[in-house]
Amino acid sequence: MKTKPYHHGDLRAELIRVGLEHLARGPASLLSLREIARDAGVSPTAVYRHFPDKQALEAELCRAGGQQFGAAMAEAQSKAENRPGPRLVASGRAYVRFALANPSLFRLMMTTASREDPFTRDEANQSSGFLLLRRTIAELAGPDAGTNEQRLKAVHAWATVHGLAMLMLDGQIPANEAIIDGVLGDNLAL
Amino acid sequence: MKTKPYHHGDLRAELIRVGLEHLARGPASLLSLREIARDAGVSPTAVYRHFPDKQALEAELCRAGGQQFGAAMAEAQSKAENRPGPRLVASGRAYVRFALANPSLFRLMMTTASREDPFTRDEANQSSGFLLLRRTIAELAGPDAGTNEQRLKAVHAWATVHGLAMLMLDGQIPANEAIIDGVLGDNLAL
DNA sequence: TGTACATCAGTGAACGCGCGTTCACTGATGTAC
DNA sequence: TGTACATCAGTGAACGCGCGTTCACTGATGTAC
Repeated sequence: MKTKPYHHGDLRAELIRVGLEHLARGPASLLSLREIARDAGVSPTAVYRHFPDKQALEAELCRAGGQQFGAAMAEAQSKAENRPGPRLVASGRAYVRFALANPSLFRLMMTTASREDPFTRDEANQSSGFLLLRRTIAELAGPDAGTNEQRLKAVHAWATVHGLAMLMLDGQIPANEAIIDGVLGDNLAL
Repeated sequence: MKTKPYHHGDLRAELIRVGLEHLARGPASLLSLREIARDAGVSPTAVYRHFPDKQALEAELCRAGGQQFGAAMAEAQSKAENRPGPRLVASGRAYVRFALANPSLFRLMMTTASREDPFTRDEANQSSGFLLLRRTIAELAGPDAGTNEQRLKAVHAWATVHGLAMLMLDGQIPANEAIIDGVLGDNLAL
């Protein structure tokens, strides 16, 4: 008893799980609604019971990714020495590591974010990882937060970790722990 | 006289021209061999007289992009004050500006590079812009070039400009000249 | 406790689409005699 | 100078593909009486 008609359990959650699994294996450009449905053991049509269209499914994958990202960042920070400098470095390292561990998901999160309503105030959303990074950067500033100079420093730090992540994802530089540590450790302390 | 059968002029060059035009207008993921052929006023099949397949056409677009990129970098450097610091900043600015001016081409160059034979020694190839940046960074080092520390500084600078470019392309931060100048001017001088 | 019924998560067939690529071909060109 | 011919850049029809999405439907569920 308690069995649902054809599918058992929460199909919506299962579709997201399978979707993330696919992103872990291949590029986001090959992410296919039909294939996700197939792997979830369900007809393509069934997806439309849970998401209005493919784009909505992708948005949900980004949301899930954002949560994972935020959790990874938070954990890294909690393990770091409780001073702004080390915390920032720990955040940066977590940022790059997450990107390397989830290449397609990370890319999807990045490119999808720009398609969304830019002034969406749903902070639990896909950008929670970025917000965490920004908050950490803001902490570093102390009283002069909000200064123009401070904002530039924040962007600089973000650009550095993001660039490091992207160059490694694109195979332009080796995805090497020593390089990550070298760049972040020596240079990121503002 | 001198007219070719159906098409007039160098179709190969025309296809590349049209391809770059398409990249200037839309994302690389929507780049279609058929559409390029259509806009070149030629049947899809004709493309195969000049390129073995679509991937080869794309590679050629990247090569063309690499040349434009390199030229932009070189010009920016030639206009800069002839000291390592200002030249590096000028390079970085040109790097970001090229990315902003050619979003899809820049992305294609980045993601395609990793698919190629990594130890290809064709330096006139798609990475000429990167080589120029790296060379400039190397100049900065002077006698201690090749040091581990020097290499890290180079990666750091590259990551910063690249990250800045990507964040702006993805709409994560405003594509703002003031931000570019602020980040590069204050922080990039190693 | 038994029965009629609304709900709604699933089904499978079908749609139109544009893609990259292959095929056998055509017909203008320039060249060798 | 005229003619036979090889070359080869183009043609248009067709291939199989997988995609996202729509459609009318089915049948198990839980609920109201």
